[in-house]
Amino acid sequence: MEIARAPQRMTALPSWLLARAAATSGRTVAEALGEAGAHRSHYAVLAALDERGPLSQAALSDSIGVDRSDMVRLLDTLAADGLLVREPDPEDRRRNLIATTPAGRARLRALDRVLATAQDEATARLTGEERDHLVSLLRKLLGV
Amino acid sequence: MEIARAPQRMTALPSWLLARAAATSGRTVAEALGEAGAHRSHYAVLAALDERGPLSQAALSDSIGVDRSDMVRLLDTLAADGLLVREPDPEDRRRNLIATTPAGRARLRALDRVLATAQDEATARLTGEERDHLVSLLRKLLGV
DNA sequence: CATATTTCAGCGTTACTGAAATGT
DNA sequence: CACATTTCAGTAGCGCTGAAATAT
Repeated sequence: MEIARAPQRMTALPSWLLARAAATSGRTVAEALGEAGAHRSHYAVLAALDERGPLSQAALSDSIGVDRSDMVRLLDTLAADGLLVREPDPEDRRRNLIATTPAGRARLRALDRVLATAQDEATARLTGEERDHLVSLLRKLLGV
Repeated sequence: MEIARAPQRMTALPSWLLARAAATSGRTVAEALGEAGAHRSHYAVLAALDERGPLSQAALSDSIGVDRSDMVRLLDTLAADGLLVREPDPEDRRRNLIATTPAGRARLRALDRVLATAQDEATARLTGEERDHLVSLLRKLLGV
């Protein structure tokens, strides 16, 4: 994945630069989370539940961009670790309501710190101002 | 892959924004190239050979970030389409020297146009200035 | 009946690992 | 002999499809 002397045509393409930047920063993040025994999707689930309260699996999927069919096993492992609970929704018994546990919220705070460090590492070549500018440009690009 | 109401924590993470921006712009590019019967790695190979002249497979791999073991099949398909030729290097018979054909160079120019349009589409939410700024920030982030 | 949700089984692609065969 | 290059076989992870089971 190390690239030496990439073609100039490609280093001018936003899509190419985005792909490479995503790959390297993603690696940094995945490694940091891996050392903490976690995974990006774990963090996403815990963050969504913390910010929005209990959600159905479908709402969770839409919120963090994990396919509904993959959400099943993801929640299995988080529930097995005691980080969340899965209960039938009394208002609509097709649904499960997913809610974090105290352990899940503590885990989220710990992963917040892991991620903050990883972001610093991933953007080490930029100044703070540049990083902020990059973030705002990306948010505009994505419409979020 | 459509994301509704992503957690605020995540929309502030450079790594998350980069991953999503890379995914969506990558989709746009892959679709445009697909309609032209091509693939990102095809373009990368043709561009590297055009800019640097004939290269060994190992040098090509290092240049564009495609694994050496995957380069074999990639070059097979491009050679089958007559876009490049693979010849033993007389100076080191372990190596193949890969060189573009006239058809390969014509193909590259056509794909240049396809990609230019796709980049415009992928960055449609940004002004020209913003796009240039994004590119320069990403180049600095990557050190390219 | 049509629709929504959860779940499962499986696919296609990408990036990678490991090792064999050939040559320096 | 140690090393480099090409090639092949196989793996892991991700995002996705399609369909079954259950409930509205």
